[in-house]
Amino acid sequence: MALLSKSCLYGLRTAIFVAQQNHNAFIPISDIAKELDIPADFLTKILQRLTKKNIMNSLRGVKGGVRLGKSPDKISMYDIVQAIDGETIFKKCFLNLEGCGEEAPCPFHESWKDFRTNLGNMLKDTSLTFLIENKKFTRLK
Amino acid sequence: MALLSKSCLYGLRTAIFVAQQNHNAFIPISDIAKELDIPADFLTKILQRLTKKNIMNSLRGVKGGVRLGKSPDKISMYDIVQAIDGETIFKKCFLNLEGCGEEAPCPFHESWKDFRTNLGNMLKDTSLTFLIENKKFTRLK
DNA sequence: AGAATAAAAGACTCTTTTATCCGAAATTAA
DNA sequence: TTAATTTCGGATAAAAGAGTCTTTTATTCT
Ligand code: SF4
Ligand code: SF4
Repeated sequence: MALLSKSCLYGLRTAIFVAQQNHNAFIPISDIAKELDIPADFLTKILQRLTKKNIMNSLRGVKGGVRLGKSPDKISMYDIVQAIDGETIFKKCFLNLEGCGEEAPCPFHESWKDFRTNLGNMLKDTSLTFLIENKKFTRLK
Repeated sequence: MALLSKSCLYGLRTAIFVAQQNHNAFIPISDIAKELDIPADFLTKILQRLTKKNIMNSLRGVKGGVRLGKSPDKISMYDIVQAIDGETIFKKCFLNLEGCGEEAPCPFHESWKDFRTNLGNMLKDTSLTFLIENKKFTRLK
């Protein structure tokens, strides 16, 4: 078990990679896939979830590909995770129970709530700009 | 995507449930399964991973079933998660990359490391005894 | 207009996780 | 010793996630 799905990791790595390139040009998904060692067709599907949310921007045809949909300091890890894996990580009870809590919380309820909130905030506070500062991602595959 | 696998959640809920019962008696897995609304045969398999680590104790035959393998204050959530889902959650990079970090960490490396450590500590510090204090788990299914 | 390129869309396969089934071994009770 | 019960262990099936392939649509260049 992992916190984030494989799709989500692919999405994050791609976003970081794209943020490191020239912002105006579209980069073919096949190039990214080769560079990051990710199955190209699969990556295409994943990135569609990012383009739908305007995190990325895509263009078909000869000079096509993907690029960031907005400035990298306006894109957080939270945005990407939410777009691909959804929000359940940030919202669900640690036992996946429904309906309990709040009225009659178990002893772990508050700790867990804090933990989720921290996770969410940490990801919200981490923008692509922050991640690529000093070109620190030498090894992205 | 979830932090913990379904198997792991089943295991945790079962451990909490069993901790709430009389500690000396064996409880048939089928009873637990019915009570918590978990597939019985599947639960049997999951609990084997806990008995192997002596978190639970099992007995076949007429008065058989499972019970805690040690006192509930010696069993932490960490123990259970580790037994069922393993330790990768507590150890892996947020991008699942190998080999990087330490020598040339990315800007997120430390934050993530802290986060994982916190998660581990939080689960280590949460014993079954703590969880069942005041019989707060009214709703466990 | 036509050829080439690249993402979108959908069907399909492979793998892992979750769930079911069944015979064997252990334990209890009569 | 026999019958009943309950976990164990292995095989199989169903569901979900990951990955592949093929066709369609949009875009560029000649
Ligand atoms: S009270 Fe406990 S079991 Fe209920 S939602 Fe909160 S954390 Fe989950
Ligand atoms: S440096 Fe960043 S990418 Fe590398 S292991 Fe640490 S968190 Fe992961």
